[in-house]
Amino acid sequence: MNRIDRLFGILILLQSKKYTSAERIAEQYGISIRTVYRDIKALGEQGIPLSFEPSKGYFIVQGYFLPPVSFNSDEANALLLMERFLAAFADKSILTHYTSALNKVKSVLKTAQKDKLETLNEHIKLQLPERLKNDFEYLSVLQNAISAKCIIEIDYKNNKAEVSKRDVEAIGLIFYAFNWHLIAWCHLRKEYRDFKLNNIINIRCTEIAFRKTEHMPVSEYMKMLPVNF
Amino acid sequence: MNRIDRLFGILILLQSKKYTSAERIAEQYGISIRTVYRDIKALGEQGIPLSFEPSKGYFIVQGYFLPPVSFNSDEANALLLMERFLAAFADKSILTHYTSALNKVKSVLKTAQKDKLETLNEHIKLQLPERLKNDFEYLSVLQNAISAKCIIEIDYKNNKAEVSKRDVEAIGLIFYAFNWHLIAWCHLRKEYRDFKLNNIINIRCTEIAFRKTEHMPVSEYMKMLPVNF
DNA sequence: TAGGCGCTGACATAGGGTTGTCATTAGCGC
DNA sequence: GCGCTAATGACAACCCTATGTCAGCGCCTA
Repeated sequence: MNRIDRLFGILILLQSKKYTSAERIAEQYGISIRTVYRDIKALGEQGIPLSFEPSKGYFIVQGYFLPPVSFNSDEANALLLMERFLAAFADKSILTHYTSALNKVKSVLKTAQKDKLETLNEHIKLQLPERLKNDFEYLSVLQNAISAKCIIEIDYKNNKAEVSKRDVEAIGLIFYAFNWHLIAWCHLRKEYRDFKLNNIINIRCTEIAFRKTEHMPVSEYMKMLPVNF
Repeated sequence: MNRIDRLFGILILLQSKKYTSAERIAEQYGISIRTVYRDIKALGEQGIPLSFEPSKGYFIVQGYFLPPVSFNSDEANALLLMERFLAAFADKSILTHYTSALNKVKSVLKTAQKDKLETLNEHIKLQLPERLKNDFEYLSVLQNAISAKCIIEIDYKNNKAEVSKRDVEAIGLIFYAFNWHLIAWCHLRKEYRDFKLNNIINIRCTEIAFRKTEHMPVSEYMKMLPVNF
């Protein structure tokens, strides 16, 4: 990769997160730490107000340096490609939002790029197993509930097709065994439960905050799953 | 003077004035007009929204991705979610470009949104079969070759691990049986062939246009595939 | 139809830019 | 002092990039 591409990339990376560690940059661009230092220095010399916080990383001190930037063809291509997998691995709600984002992207591309994009689209095909179709549409709501830490009420159908109502505190979403699962603290059972999204019949998202103050990280729960799915 | 210094310099110049003519830039940095054009192009390729007004000069187009027009949380969430599937269903090249696109999106989000996004990221996990790891990195190149209709040379390894060189005209990419396949007209065999991307050892992309004028659409080829993969 | 303008393509060549490695320093907490 | 992390110096090798020149193209206007 070009040095210039990298410098602009790092600049955007710095703007996109609060802190960015030198190692992260090195990994992302496949370069040595030494080169990261050089790049950081170069950016500093261009007048970009960079600073460093021990054990956190680099950050941009104030204001935007770069104007909001548009996407290049490669990036647009990548976004387009992944839209194809959406139907299989996400749900309608995500599809809606993804498509709307992608439309914004397309709308700012030049005509020539748009044409390329459409051609490309016709030349890429997918054939995915039928069983992967997810026709629920809760992913988006759940994403919001998780980041807002709000209690949600769900109607859940168990193996025996019995439906029960639960108030739960969502701590994460895990995709395993080719299905989405909601991991949440169940008020009824007073323990963490694993709800398969396919079996959720309905969701209501309250505005009420979590009652339980401390929750384990989802990564902990992950460890309890059987491996090799 | 360094090219990097100059590019950032031009960027600041453009940000500081309404219009800047190519000649002014050429004079200021003591370079030829030709080089100015190249620099302008380079900035454009970084996604900086440049435009030109006859008899006035270049300027930065405001408002493309300014926050009001920008992405909302739901859209950002959706983009984030799909990044997770990349490693499994695309390859390194696509991952790179997707990540860089996502960074651009993140960089225009407000701090509060950025925080939410990072929290969310920690609460979503994936467990996918090992066999889905794609460690080739040709998808991007192939996308470009397909839309540019350029002949490519590939080193391909067949079932018996014999390596052969082929000149091919790529007509499409198909993902089936959980693998990427390049569909291309093979100059050697004079017919359409199906190259599994995992078995491609190397790719060189020439600048030479297709020799065969008419190609069948990929969708035709699709029909010949066994169903229900 | 000619001419000007903005821009792109092609090319060759010099010249320096870029990068990793290894060693070293500075600062900090214990 | 010691270990740790962040950062800087020195260096060599190598690649390849940056650049000017010249020709050509599309577009507009007169």
